Amino acid sequence: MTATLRDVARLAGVSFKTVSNVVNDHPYVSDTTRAKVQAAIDELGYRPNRQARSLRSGRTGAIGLAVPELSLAYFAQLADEVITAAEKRDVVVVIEQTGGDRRRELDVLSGPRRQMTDGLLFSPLGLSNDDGGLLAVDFPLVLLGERIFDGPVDHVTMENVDAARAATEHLLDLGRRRIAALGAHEGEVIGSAGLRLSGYHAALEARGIAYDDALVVDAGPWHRINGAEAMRALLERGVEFDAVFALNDELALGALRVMQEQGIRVPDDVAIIGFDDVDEGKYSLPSLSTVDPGRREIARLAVEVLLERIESGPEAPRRELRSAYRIVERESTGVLQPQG
Amino acid sequence: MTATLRDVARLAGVSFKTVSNVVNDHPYVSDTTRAKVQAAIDELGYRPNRQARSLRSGRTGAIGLAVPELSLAYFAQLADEVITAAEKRDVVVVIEQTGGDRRRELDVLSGPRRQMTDGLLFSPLGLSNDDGGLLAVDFPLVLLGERIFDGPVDHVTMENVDAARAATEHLLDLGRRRIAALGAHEGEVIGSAGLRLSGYHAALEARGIAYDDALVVDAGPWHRINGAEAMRALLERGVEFDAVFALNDELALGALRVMQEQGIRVPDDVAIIGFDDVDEGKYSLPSLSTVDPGRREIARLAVEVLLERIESGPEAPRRELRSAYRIVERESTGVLQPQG
DNA sequence: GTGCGGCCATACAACGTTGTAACACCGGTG
DNA sequence: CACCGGTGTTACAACGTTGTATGGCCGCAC
Repeated sequence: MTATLRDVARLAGVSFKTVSNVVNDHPYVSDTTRAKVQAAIDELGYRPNRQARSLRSGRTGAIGLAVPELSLAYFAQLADEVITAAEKRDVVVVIEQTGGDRRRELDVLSGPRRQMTDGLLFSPLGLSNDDGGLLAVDFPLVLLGERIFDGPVDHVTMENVDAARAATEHLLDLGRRRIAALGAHEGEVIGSAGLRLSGYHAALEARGIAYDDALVVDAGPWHRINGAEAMRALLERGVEFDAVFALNDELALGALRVMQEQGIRVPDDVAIIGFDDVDEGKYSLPSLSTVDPGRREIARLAVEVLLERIESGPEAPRRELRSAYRIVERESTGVLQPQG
Repeated sequence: MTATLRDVARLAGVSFKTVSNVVNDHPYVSDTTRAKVQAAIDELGYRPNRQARSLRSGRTGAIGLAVPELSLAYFAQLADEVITAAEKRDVVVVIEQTGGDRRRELDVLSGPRRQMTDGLLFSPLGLSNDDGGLLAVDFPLVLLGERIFDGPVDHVTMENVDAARAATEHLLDLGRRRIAALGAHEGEVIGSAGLRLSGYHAALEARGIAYDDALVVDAGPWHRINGAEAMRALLERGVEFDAVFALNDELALGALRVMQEQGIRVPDDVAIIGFDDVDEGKYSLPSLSTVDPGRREIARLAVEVLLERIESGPEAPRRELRSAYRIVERESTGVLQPQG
């Protein structure tokens, strides 16, 4: 069907290895043979067979990306940017979804799919700090978005604590004092929820504001619907609050919706800020203030670090990179004004 | 490093081909040898090497999915469901983004990446009807979402025309008569825009309502921002309208936002319906009525059809499948009421 | 006792590629 | 003129797997 080295060789009247040498730009091929072979290649439309190359080289030219689910806007946009960054490096991306489930996340680490890729970008959600040891795998692995202390692997992560602190301070700067936090995960310390909450605590503490347990609301997965439910729960408790820090934008948008149903004016009665800077936040009414965690930079760095790890092997020193964050002020914590 | 057939064979004291026979459940292997070999496999943790298998079999165990971009919620959710469906069939998905650009869409069809996959699910946006011939490729290809007449390939598509007609009729049933259409693509006939617009026309015609060119607004890519711009353009024209059919949900959400900025009450002054049933529509205020085009079914069918095509070769008859659609009534065309 | 057919196991080749070693050829040097 | 080093090309093996052909062994029938 498709042409092979041998076919080209036959047509050019040389050995098939010479064709291979031409294709791989080996030295010591005379200009005349090179031209002859090139002509044959063009005539037959020869393209090297990837599986054969893989078998020989042990490289697949693919990397894996394991995320909770693409339906979450943050991960869809992350995947978008990872794919774009990988394409520039001539690498394809195989996406796996874990649903944020610990078991499925562990499966991803040992599953048969690892053979299809040269390495994995992994954004875990269900793993706890105790699982750190399980990350000592024998293939190139870069962790995204989570920070598991002293883990044995490369990390590219956002400044969860500092950024959350800045978000909370932004609300404090507006004069708000009763700031609810939406989306806690009971008992979690080192996941995104735990880290962002600790930034929230730090901000309150620094300003000498008492921490009120009643203002912190647990939520399951960070979907919009859970943001809505968390807000309903908060309202039912009857606690006073004048601001909301939602641990991500989806939660914020769900909460926003419920507040509006209840006639709460945003930002007049309650200001709200999210986290992630997903596109929807620009278009909600009011538009949503948020933290831009540097998603594009994360994607770019992650691909970079993974490819370097693949290149350099397990002995190279472990790397931990953080992207720069930025508070994005929009209407939900500011003045209502027309926006794109 | 990792064990091969030969390693297992050495340990079990048989030829490596016998190990292969055990792994592949070949007949004519005695129970005793089978047990012996199995023990060796377990001891060494042997896993067949995928690239070697691919080289031998010509199959990669991967399929491609080419979409405009994952940042568009519809495609993210489609990708989610394609990956899930593929996983059940033990196939991985390699995602490529075309940006909806004709050139890049053509590249996808001939690019080197085709070698990495056994077939392609392709959701084109920039191709025109004239490009139909270019779809006569020599690898398994299933088209998604678009309908190119008499194309040479399998299709899994939604009922664009009928569903758009039903959406328009839904607005007509509410007594609306001046229905704007947002998101047209000038001159397009067979793309989603063209098809949905023709459903819009059909509905008007059936009810004997005059078609007014001023009510149809062009837009570029179906992003929220373009929906916002289209609505602004419509308002600037100063034409009267009491309803909006946005050709997809993102456009609708962008338009909704602008209407609210302008103090237009939805649905009281203007009712609006979108298309695609993306998650955000459930949580906007008001929540967005839309058409559920049967995305999950499309994903499932598409994977099914593609795998069958891969299995049965190019001679098998061409298939064209349509998913069932459903009008989803929410607040933007109905009564305001609390929703999840 | 020879021949035959069913069962089991093995040897060999092939998939298409690349690394290594070997082999010709050439001009220049001793 | 034999030798040598550099250049260009080739042969061979290997990556790990599976299909095909082959070859033993056994028991049964003639």
